[in-house]
Amino acid sequence: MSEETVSKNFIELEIDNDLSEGVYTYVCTRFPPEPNGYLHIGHAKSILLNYGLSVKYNGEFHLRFDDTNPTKEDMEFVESIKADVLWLGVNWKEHLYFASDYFDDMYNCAIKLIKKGKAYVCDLSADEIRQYRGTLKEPGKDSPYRNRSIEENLKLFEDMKNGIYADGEKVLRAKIDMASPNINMRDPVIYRVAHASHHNTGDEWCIYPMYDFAHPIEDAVEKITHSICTLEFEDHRPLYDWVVRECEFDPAPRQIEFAKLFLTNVVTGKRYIKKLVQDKIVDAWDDPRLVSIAALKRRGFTPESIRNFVELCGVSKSQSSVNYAMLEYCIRDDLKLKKNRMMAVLDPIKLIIDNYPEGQIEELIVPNNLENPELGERLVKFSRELYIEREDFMAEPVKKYFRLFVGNEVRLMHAYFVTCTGYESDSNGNVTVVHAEYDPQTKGGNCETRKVKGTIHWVDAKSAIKAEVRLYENLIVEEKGVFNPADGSLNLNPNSLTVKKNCVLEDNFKDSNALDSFQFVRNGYYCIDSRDSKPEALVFNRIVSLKSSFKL
RNA sequence: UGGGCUAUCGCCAAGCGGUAAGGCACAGGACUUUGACUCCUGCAUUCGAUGGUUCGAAUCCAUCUAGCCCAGCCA
Repeated sequence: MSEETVSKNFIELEIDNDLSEGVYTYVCTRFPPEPNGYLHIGHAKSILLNYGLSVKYNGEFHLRFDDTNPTKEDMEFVESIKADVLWLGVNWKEHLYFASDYFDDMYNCAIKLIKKGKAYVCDLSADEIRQYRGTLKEPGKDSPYRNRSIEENLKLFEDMKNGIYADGEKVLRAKIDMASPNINMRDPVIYRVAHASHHNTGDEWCIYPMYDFAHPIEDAVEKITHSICTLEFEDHRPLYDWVVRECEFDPAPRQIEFAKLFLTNVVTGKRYIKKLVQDKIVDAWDDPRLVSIAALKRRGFTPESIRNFVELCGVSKSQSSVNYAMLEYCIRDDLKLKKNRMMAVLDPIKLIIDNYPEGQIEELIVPNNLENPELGERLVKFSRELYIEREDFMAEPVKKYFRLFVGNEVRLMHAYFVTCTGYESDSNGNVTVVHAEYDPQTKGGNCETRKVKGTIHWVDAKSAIKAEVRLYENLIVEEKGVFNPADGSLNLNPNSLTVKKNCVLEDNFKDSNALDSFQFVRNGYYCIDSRDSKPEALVFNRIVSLKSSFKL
């Protein structure tokens, strides 16, 4: 039996090592979003990585909302995040937690630190603290309040908790080392006063723990073994370890960092997306031009395609930007055998088959997906007048063009061979109608005696459904970034959205579901918009365009 | 001489001292009821640079260079 040797990523190697050395006897991971926005493709990597690890090592996975800052968080986001995580196929079972549920634990840890002489209440203002902190190259200096007695600190901290002080008047700081080359270790603030109502704990607290203090405690309380986060927290790891050690947690969770997922030509990053939504550059968090999970879902991406994409990207510590083409490949790959390939015409022009009996309507049996017979067949109406794609006819054909032009025979997909006999045009020279004659012997598009080079799609004119199709290009063209650093202006692609309103579809779309996509070559994959579709005129989003080796 | 991290094909990414996996993209060709898909074929004598150790180095050592992150009472 040949074993498939999929190489392990560096995190898996670390976990293997921890397990074999007996540091841990089990594996428990977590995804800890702050509920202050919608999840995007970058979060998908973190979610899938953490969850995947728990599955591979037969361990557990927790979904935990890191809600330690009441001024930035909202329940709306909690629900959207849960929905998106679920959609990705991640099951947290009973392990749904809120950091705010541990406020008592955190408070007790703070007391413990004070009693050990490892934390003190500081009266310096935010500004003063910054000045005392020093700079990247110069050490900081001790706060004048650094050596208060344990008793005084205990009293002061209790007063902070009891609401004696206003926001910003006092903070609790860890007593570490103001001269540390790592700025995070220069007596970091671990508790601040904030008279704000919390979405979970209401007005119970007026002091809230800072991330650096709260996060290790959250992990430790939940007995997380491997706390996996992104690279920018690398400098925080000594502080993370300090908190775990000084609060005397056992077993101690271990933080491991990996590189964030960046995609070329799109906007990643919660705060950028937030700005685009706030400035009304896009309609909402699920605008299909975005790469939020909600947007990808609305546009027709499948959870499988996202999972596969993340898998393909890999995990490492080098900052990188994945080519957008890789994402497109993943959705194409996932859809091509799974979805029906129904017909639609984006830029219709009429085709009249002059030798087809007037008034006759045939119902042709056509396969839903030629490459996957399991998808079955459907009936498609065919009659004398059809719509075809404007680009599938040329009055004066260029070299190597093998679709319709006068005298040329092509196949109407799954229907008949037709030969072009002529065309009509208006006073401006625009082609309005194309004429053709069909060969009744070629029904179903089969013919044993001759071949055609071109096959084109079509829609029966009388029964056609009208539709609006939105074509999306990437929101940004330049890889440099969303914002122009020179003047702060947005660096956006003006052609990121094109709406085509006069498209026609075969009538089978009446019975389609929101996430049914269709495909036709030379155009791409499309999906019914799960949000905006209305029965009278369906709205489609293009998921991804296909490449074409023939350019007019 | 602040600290931390990273560097392998256009883009991701394996590799862990024994002579450069794979995927995306790209380019040819075959096939084809959509110029798609599928299938073949090609695509790093070289691993940021320079020295050194070694029979042997992308892998070890030294120096240098480039990029990313850190001075929130955000996470």
